[in-house]
Amino acid sequence: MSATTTTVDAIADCVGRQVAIRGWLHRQRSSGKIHFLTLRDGTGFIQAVVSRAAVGVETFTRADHLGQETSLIVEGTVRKDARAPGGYEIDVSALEIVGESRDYPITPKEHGVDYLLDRRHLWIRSRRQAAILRVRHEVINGIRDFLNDQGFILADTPIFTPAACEGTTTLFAVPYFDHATAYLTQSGQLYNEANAMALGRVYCFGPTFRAEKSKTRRHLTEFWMVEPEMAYATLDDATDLAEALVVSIVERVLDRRRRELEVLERDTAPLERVRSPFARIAYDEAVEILQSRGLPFEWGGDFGGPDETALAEHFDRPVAVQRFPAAIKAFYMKPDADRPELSLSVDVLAPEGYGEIVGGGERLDDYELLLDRIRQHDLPREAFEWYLDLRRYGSVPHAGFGMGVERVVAWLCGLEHIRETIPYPRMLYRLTP
RNA sequence: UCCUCAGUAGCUCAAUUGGCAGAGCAUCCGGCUGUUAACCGGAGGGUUGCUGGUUCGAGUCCAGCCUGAGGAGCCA
Repeated sequence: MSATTTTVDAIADCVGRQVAIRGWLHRQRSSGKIHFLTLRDGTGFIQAVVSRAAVGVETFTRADHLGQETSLIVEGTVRKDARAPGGYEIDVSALEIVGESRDYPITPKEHGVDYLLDRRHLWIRSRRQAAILRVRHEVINGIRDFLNDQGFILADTPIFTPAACEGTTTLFAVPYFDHATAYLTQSGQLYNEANAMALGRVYCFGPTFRAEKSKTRRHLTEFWMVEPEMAYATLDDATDLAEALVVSIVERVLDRRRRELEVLERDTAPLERVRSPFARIAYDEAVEILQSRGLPFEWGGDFGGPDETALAEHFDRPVAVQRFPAAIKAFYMKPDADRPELSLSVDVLAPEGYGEIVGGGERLDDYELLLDRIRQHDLPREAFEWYLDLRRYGSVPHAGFGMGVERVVAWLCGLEHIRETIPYPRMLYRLTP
């Protein structure tokens, strides 16, 4: 066998050579004495041309009855051809069927959402879904590389957490042997602060869980979040970092995943505009903008989906909103020294209606103030003794944020719904496959 | 939990005022040497989400339920 096994993404370097491609049959068109097989191998798609004259009657007949998603190995010569989708094709000399496929349920025609989600394990084979998952991969690696290059240490925080820190309504409870109840983490925030005191600049990156009965295009019950935290850092330091991180991810995806964005028919013009500096506005200004646009928004409230969209429309790139009312933010947010009713918090809103992608700020570093807050929020002090230790033993100003991976991917890909950004979405009424 | 919409062939949908259950794709058979979701001819394929009601007659009207979608609330 003179054929060299290769992959579709390397096909341009194989012109004129005999190669073998191992993949699956994506689509087939036949025309009498010639078959066009579109193969996919995980790295891309390529057209294989099977002519009766070249392969003989026996192989040719076999190639006429292949079901969609049949796994097969084709051997043949690579040729550049403008008529082929992708620009290259393989003149097949031999064909081996590895695994048959009959009545593949996802046909080239349209399907409904429920039908596709029930077959998510197959749906991810489609060109569009595979493109989204490649962008997701790029986003995740972009985040890791950026933070690692900036001197951040990955320090994982637990997924099983002990007490219900802020009420149990939005936490998933799981039996922990026969002596306790554990809750699936909603955020690594508190542990991150301890890690930052140990290592300076840290991040955690993993799945988080929210038992909110949200049924919208922006919510999953299980999603991935990256949370950097920095010792000796302020609100503006956290905002700077969030801005640089977002810019870096967008640049990287535009640089390395342009082909996927084309498959997704994503207009990249709005992404090209994502450069520093982002607009930074105060919550007070955001309220004015919303009211000037005629939205019934009152000072003190948190932004809903339509509010975030309206705000983002005001800017040509992501916008950072700072200093939200303390009452609508977490107990551990540090108050503004000049206006204690405000917190040193920041949200970054993505353009085009994709909403909040980053939320964070400066943390409360004073022991007495933190203790007050814990009492005000009716939280069990015992559960927070370890957290209070961080203020007993060398407390420093520190800040950080969380960024939701799926919302970023949905934005970059221009998706209607966040459910396509993760291989197996978990939603209010979706636990399978 | 609430509001709105939907459920008919494997899939996506149509079915006039309550009057014979239909099409495209998929599948199977046949044809075609440059197709791009190929095309052309033929065949098979139905508990109209479930339960009950009104009616000579219900996919269609009524009641309840189930499932899903979009949104609201909720969302460190």
